[in-house]
Amino acid sequence: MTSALLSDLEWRGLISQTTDRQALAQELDKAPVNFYLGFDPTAPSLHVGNLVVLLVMRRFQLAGHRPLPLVGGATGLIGDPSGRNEERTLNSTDLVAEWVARYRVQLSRFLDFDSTENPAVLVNNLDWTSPLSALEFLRDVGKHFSVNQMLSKDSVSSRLESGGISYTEFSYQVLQGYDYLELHRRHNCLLQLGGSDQWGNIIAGLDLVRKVDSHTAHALTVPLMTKSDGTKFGKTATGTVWLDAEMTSPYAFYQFWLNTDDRDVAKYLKVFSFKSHDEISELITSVETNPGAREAHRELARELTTLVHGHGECEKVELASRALFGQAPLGELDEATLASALSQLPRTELAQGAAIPSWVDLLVATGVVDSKSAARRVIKDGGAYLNNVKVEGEDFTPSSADFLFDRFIVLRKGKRDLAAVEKVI
RNA sequence: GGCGGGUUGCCCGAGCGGCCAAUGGGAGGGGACUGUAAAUCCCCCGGCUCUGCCUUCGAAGGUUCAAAUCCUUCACCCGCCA
Repeated sequence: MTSALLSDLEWRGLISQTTDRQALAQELDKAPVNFYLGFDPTAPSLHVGNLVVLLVMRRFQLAGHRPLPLVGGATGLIGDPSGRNEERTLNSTDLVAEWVARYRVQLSRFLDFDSTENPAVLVNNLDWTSPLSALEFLRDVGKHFSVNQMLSKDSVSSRLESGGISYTEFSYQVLQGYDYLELHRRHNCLLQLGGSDQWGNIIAGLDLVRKVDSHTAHALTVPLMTKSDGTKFGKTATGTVWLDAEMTSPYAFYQFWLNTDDRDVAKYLKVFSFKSHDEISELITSVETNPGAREAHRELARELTTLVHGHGECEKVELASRALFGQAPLGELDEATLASALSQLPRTELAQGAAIPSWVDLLVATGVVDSKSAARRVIKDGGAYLNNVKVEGEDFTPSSADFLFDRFIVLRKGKRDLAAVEKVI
């Protein structure tokens, strides 16, 4: 086996299972391979969890292979039972269509669609699924599936033991299998990537391609991302970390990576970074030798923020992070720097000349806390700061002298939850 | 279809007429330590016009001075029998 790509993925811990490794390596070495990876629209945006496998796709493209990113306009209407112990609620066709459109835009940021050699081609399984009649589907596709095998799939058998499964979701693997066949025929697709929970679905497709077209296709799955503390990757206290800047601000996105557990940072670098092995190894060493500097965390956050939100945005949030978490008192920053830093934070505006709300009300208004009770609690516990100075006293109300440059108040809850109040005309 | 058990705050799970905004654990929040990390320790954890008031214990009614706790109906879940 020679494929350098596979060795690299191996080094990064990105291979869970593959079909015949030898054969796959040969295929990849022989010529550019057309491969696909599907995303079912289950939310208005992709999230950092999707990034794992999406970046594997990118690695394949950088290695010269041709990506066929697929949005599941059809499968998203059905619902994948994999990894779920409960039936999904169906989303409306309009909603799914809207999400498909949004996924398209997001996916296009991570792959090269203009390459002359191996441009990515975006596909939607609704294109070949919707023209199909139920009868055709049952006769031409369904006939090749054995219910016995379908029942033995983890995704199905575990559901049979728990809450049961609808015929709709039971059919999911057939639909996904059919996708592989279609892509094989339309685009000579020879490889499907996916999360490790997709193995069963992918195999369904391989089998179909073999039975119907007598061709051998391949599969490669990526391990599920785990965290050292056992919680789910990609979530913060506030919820999912989305790629959409409206749903998760670039600042919050950067902070998400910056706050990575030391125990996970080496793994994340390997999985998400496009730096060379040497650079990554050096950063990993730096975590061991000088953990306080958090050089690896910073690099990780910078690279990912740049990738997802662009260089300009990344610069802004880095600057903001440095300014807001720096040693210098906030008043010593110049006005422009402070203004730019604060623009990255959740913000509340206050009309010039209007009465200044109480400290409690400001904490609520900026969304730093959920309720006035919570605000009072935080103040009582000594966790509320105005311009980086702890505020004691639940009935405090800031005065105009507290506004930096006569414009800003910086609120902080705890170590890193920041927000701003700005006077506007 | 018959009989029995269950449905409690973000999650798990006590409570079985007043002392219940409701034990305990987890998650979450704050503090100390440190590095915007982890571990550890301490504190908090429904809301509000906050020595009081309001809304919560599957849903709707009812009994009672008083209900998460009793009764009735409904919905869903789980056992045993057909």
